[in-house]
Amino acid sequence: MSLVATIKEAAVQAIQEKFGVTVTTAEITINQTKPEFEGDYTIVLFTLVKQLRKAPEQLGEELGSHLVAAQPEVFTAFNVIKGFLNLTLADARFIQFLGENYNQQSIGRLTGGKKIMVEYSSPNTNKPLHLGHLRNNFLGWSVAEILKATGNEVMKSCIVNDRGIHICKSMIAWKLFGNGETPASTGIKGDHFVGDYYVKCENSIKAEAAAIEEKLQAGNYGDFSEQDAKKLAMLAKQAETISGTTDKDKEKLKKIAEDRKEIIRANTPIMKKAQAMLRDWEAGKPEVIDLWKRMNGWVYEGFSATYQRIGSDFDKTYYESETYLLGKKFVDEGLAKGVLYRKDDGSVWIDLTAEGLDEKLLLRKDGTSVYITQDLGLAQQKYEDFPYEQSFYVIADEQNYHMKVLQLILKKLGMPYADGIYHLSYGMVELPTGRMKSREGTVVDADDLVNEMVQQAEKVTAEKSNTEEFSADELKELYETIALGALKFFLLKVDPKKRMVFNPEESIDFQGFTGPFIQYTHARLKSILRKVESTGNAQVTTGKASLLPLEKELLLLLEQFGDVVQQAATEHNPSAISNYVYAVAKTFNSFYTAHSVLRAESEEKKGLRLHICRLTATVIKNGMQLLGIRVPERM
RNA sequence: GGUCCAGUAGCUCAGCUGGAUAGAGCAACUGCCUUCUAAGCAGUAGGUCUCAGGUUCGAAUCCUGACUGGAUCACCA
Repeated sequence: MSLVATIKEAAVQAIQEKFGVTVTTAEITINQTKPEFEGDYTIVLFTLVKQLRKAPEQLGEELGSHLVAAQPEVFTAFNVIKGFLNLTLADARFIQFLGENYNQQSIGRLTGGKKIMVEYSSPNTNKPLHLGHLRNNFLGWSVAEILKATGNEVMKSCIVNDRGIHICKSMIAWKLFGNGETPASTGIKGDHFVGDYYVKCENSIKAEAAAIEEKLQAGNYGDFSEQDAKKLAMLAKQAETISGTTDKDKEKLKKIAEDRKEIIRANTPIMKKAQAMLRDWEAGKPEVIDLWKRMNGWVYEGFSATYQRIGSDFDKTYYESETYLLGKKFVDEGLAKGVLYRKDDGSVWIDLTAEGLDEKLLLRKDGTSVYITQDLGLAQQKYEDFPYEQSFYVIADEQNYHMKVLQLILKKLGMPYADGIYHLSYGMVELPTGRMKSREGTVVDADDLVNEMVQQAEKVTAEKSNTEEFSADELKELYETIALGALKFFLLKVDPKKRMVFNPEESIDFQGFTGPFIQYTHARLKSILRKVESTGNAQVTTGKASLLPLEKELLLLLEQFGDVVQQAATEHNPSAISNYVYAVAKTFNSFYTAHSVLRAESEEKKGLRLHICRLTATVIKNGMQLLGIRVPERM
C-alpha cells in the first residue's frame, strides 16, 4: 500500500476512534507538504470541519496527536498551521520501503486485468511518416505499455490505409514518369520513393489545373462535364453576390474558391487517370493490383525500417484493403432494425440530430461505402479478433467528431463493445507558421528529423563526454539512444490533448527538462554502482541511519512511483510519467551534489545511499521504459 | 452559425478530482569542476493565471458570459 493510502486509512481510523464519526478515504485530502513548512504529507482539515463540527485548529491538534500516539512507527511529529495538519513521517518507514524495494525490478501496481486494444500509428501508404506520426506512435506505444504495467492484457494494433485515391496518385505518377525506377535502382528508401511520386502527381495536378484555369478565364469550359461546368458557373455567380469585406464574407469567398479549386483539380487529366486506376483497382484488374502490391511493398519496407528504429511494434496489423467492405453488413442490419434509413436516391443515412449531431451518410447511392462505414466494420472485426473491454483509438483531435459519430452509431446498433471505445485524442504538432500540410510540402519528415537528432547527439557527446571507453558500435548506439530519448521525451512531456508547436529552426534541447538530462542522471547513478561493485563492496546494510532532508525527499518521491503509473494509466497520459521521472532525476542531482555516496560519513550512510541509488536507477529506468526511452549505462 | 478544445513568466510547458506565498525548463544575470560524469548544482530576476461576473471559509482549478486562437459540422480518408 502506498504511503498516501496508509495515511488516509490511519486518518479514517483515527477519526472513527477519536470522534466516533465514519468518513471514507475519498473524503481525506492529502498533499505533499510545501517545502516552507515542516512535514512530509499534509491533511487538509477544512474538508472535515463541517462533518466533525470542530474548528480546524482544534481538529488538527486532536487528530495529529492521536495519529502520533496511535502509530508512532509511522508518524513522528505534527504541526497545525491554519487549516493544515502537517505530518512528519518516521525515517524508519522510508528505510523500510527502501529495504523492500531497492532490489526490485519493478514497483508498479497490478490493478487492471482488462483486455484492451490500442490502435495507433495508422499510416497511409502514399508517403513516409512525419512528425505528427511520431507523436502518435510514441503516444500509442507508451499508453499501451502503461496499461500493461498496470496489469491489463493489451493488444497493439495498426490499421494501414493501403488503398484509395492517395496511393493511386503515386501509382499513376510512377507509371507516367518513373521509367522503371525502383528504390533499389535509386537507393532511395521505399516509403520516400513512393512519397516522391505522390509529390510529382500533386505537382502535375497543380500545373494542369493552372492550364485549365487559364482556359476558364477565356470562357472555355471544354475540360468539364456538363454537370461540373454548371457547378462552376453557380459558384461564380455566388461569388459575385458576395461583395462585402467582412470576415464572414471573406470566409464564404474562401470556401467558394476552395470548392472551385477542387472541381478543377478533379478534372485535370492526371487526376482522371488516377480515378480510373482506383476503379480498376476495385474491379481487381490484375496489372493495377500488381503495381499496387509492388509499390505498397516498397512502402512497407521503408515503414518497417522506421518502426524498428523508433521502437514501434504491433501485435496485429489490419489493412484497409481487407476491411473496407466489412461495414456494409452493418448497413443491412441497421436498415432492418430501423436505425438507418434509405433516401430516394438509394443512399443510406443515420439521423443523429436528436443527439445534437447531424445526419450522416453511410452508403453512397452507388452502394459504395465511406470512411465511417469502413470504421464500423473494422470495429466489429477487432472485437471478434480480441474481445476487448476497452478499445483505444490513438487519432488526432481533428477526428473528434468522426469518433463521436462512430461510437454513437455502434451504440444505436446495439453493439456490446460500443461503450468500451475510447478516442485517445491528441493535438496536432504545428510549425510556427501553422499546420503541416503534405500537399504543400511543409511536413517535417520523421526519418530526416531522427537523423538530425542523431547528428546533434553526436556533436554534443563529442563536446561533453569522454568517449574513449566506447567502441564505434557502442557510440553509434549511444547516439541513437540519446537522439530518440530527446525526441520522444520532447513529444511525450506535453499533455497529449494539447496542441504543440515544433520549431525546426531550434534544435530540441538536451538540457533541463529533457530526455538526455534524465539519461545522464541514470548514467551517473550507474557509474557509482559500477565503482562499488567492482571493488566487491556491494554488500551493505542500511542500519538505522537517520535521513537527511535530501535523502528523505528522494525516498518520498520514489515511493510515489506506483501511484504515478496508476495515475498515468487512469488518465491515459504518459506526460504524468515524464513529469515524475524528471522530478526524480532533478532531486537526485541535488542529492548527488550535496552528499557523496562512495565517501559517505559512515559505512551505514554509504549503505543507505547505495540503496537509494539502486532504487533511483530502477525507477528512472522503468519510468523511461514506459515512455519507450532507453537509458544508457554511461554517456 | 452549431458543436468541441485551448488561453498560466519573453518562449515552451507543469499545476486543473477546489487548499498554504502559482512551479519547471529555455533565454538573461551571479557563483560552483584538485571532490562519485558540470548533458550537473546553488542562486538572482521575470506573473493582472485572457477579461468580467458567480459559487465557496478558500478559485489558475468549478459555473455563466465575453474576447482570442484552433478543430470540426464532406457522397475525402
